[in-house]
Amino acid sequence: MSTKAPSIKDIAKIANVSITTVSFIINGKAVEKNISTAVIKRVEEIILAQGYQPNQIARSLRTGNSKIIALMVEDISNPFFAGIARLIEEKAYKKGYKIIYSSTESDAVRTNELIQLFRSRQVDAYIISPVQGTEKIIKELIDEGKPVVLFDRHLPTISANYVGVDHFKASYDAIAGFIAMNLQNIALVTVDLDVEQITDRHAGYQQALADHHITYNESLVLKVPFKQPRNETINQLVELFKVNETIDAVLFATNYLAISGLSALRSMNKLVNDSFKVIAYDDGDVFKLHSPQISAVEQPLEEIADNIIKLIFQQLASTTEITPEKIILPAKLIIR
Amino acid sequence: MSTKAPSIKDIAKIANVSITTVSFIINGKAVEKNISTAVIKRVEEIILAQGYQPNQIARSLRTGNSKIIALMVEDISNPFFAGIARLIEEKAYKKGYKIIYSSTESDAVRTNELIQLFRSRQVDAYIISPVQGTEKIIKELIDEGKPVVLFDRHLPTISANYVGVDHFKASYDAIAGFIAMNLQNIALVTVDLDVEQITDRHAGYQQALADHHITYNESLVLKVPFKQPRNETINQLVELFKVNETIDAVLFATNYLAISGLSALRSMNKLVNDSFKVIAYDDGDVFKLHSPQISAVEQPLEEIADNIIKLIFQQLASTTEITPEKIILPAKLIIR
DNA sequence: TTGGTAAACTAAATCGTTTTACTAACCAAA
DNA sequence: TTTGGTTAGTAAAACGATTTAGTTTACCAA
Repeated sequence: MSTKAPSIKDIAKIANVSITTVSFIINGKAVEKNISTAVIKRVEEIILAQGYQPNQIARSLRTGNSKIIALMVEDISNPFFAGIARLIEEKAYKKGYKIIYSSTESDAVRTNELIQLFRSRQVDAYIISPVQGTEKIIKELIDEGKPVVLFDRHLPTISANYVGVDHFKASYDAIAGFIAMNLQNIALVTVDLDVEQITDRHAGYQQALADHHITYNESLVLKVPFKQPRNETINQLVELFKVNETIDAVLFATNYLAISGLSALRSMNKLVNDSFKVIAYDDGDVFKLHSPQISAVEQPLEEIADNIIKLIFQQLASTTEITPEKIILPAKLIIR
Repeated sequence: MSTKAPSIKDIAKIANVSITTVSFIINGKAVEKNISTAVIKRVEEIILAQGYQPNQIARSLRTGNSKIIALMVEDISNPFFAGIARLIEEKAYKKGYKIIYSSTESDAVRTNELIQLFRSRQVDAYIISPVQGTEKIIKELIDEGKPVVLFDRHLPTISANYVGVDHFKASYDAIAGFIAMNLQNIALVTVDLDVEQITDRHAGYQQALADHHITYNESLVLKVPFKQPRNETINQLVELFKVNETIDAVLFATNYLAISGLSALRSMNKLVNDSFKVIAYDDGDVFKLHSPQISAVEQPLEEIADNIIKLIFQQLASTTEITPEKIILPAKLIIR
């Protein structure tokens, strides 16, 4: 049983100075506060020798901040979010911040609970891919002066920093691409969530059809229930492709739907080729290594992460309120 | 600018009782401490009305625990770890614990730093996929009485709870499977990390060859540098396959190596078929949807997560020291 | 009447920091 | 001999909880 970690008090006692003095030294205020170099040196040596680390909890209690940033996404095991998480973690770490993350499952109640929890932990800043029904509490965070950056999804009624991707355009371009290849019976497989980045993809699909004088056909749009197990989704997709034999192109609105889609096609022995094209949302190894390779809409992970971090630290640094920025990045259509 | 969150003091004042009383009520000790039901009811109502949430930081400072569990893995964006993270998060959340995670990048210095940091945050428990060079600090954690569960990787010199997979056997079986199919020139693509779960895979490969009287051929074993960019790995693999034309089977020791491998094969127009078989470590959509489908060693994610959480809460609950358990789970060889 | 006990509550110490508002010593200038 | 300005430090309050060790009142039995 090792001895407990030393506290600032222990250091002060050993150095025969006051706690205050030690605190000034730890926080680099020694010179400004007229502590003699001799004392500084002595204390620093003792700190090193004792392996003293200031207790962050006590610090947080006193200062009101925690050096923790919360990251809230739908599902951390989704490669898109896991990738973002990794990049953000990396950048935050360099500035002395830790990330505490949570999967919201796109559930407003759960998200509310989580934010309450983070709040009671004095979390310094929030990076959120939000769901509808969380507007109130997010507004409260902003009012409290906490830095908040929304990403991926956007809450129209909230004026907050936002980093997103132009899904309408990405989806529009994908469909326009299909049409240019002379494909006419284009299906959209999407999810039944009422969140902006999903509805935008739908809207882009519709607009592209309209602009090219193709009638919108409701039966070619499949809205998969969000929490449905994968097997059932695959069955639904098989059904869709069987019933609508004329389908010659499909846009999948999320990466996991595309994966279900490819599974469905495989089970039907239906090939992806020039008379049956597929575009997936969010690129990934699955699509690159598929035979034939699958075209995809690629979101710029690194840029998204960069901008999020930039906005967070911008807010963390400034005391005055800053007018929220909305950064919309272009997605990249990768035709394979 | 909303008013600040109410503190226990505010609640006490409004209810016209002492802080102590409020504290007892919050912590469910009211009955035990003989607080009258009338007071309990009144205080609870005020708490609700004020939206009071106890400050976790203050709580942590006083009680010495934080309701936070640290999860340290090599890279959170690796699907294996992201999957584990998700499952653990879910289970921990149900018990009122949050997860704070970090990617160690298999770097001992960084891991040490991170543990120091977590320690100063009074993190309650640690789930670690460790690297060599972290034995000392992990031992310290254990001595301090902090629950620690190692997983994925194991530190032979440390007696700690461990949840792992029998990589030796998985690898052995994979190779034995190849041999049973009459494949003889079997390559191993692995990573140059000196961690147990990687060296075990190598050992399993060697043993299987030996048991079947196939001479171990050094030139068929490629050890890819850990932090090497993917492109270079692909080049190395192309080289390997070109130089050793007789190779008729490959075991990839990690999921990302398998992905590089498939990319390499694709770039060479070399097909996976009966005279060139591939097995990947860690199953994933990429392998399921590849044409032809790729065989894989599947680690039982859910079981791993279950056992980790079980061990953590077992330790969190008991005050007395418990003798560490080592749980080795079997991997599943999925032949496709 | 006394004393013991149970019921209902509370004052104050404590956790480990940061920070504000001092003090004490010294020296130079008026 | 004051006055005032540095220099080098420190005492104590505060952050918001938990918890120990009480206190007070009421009630009841002997």
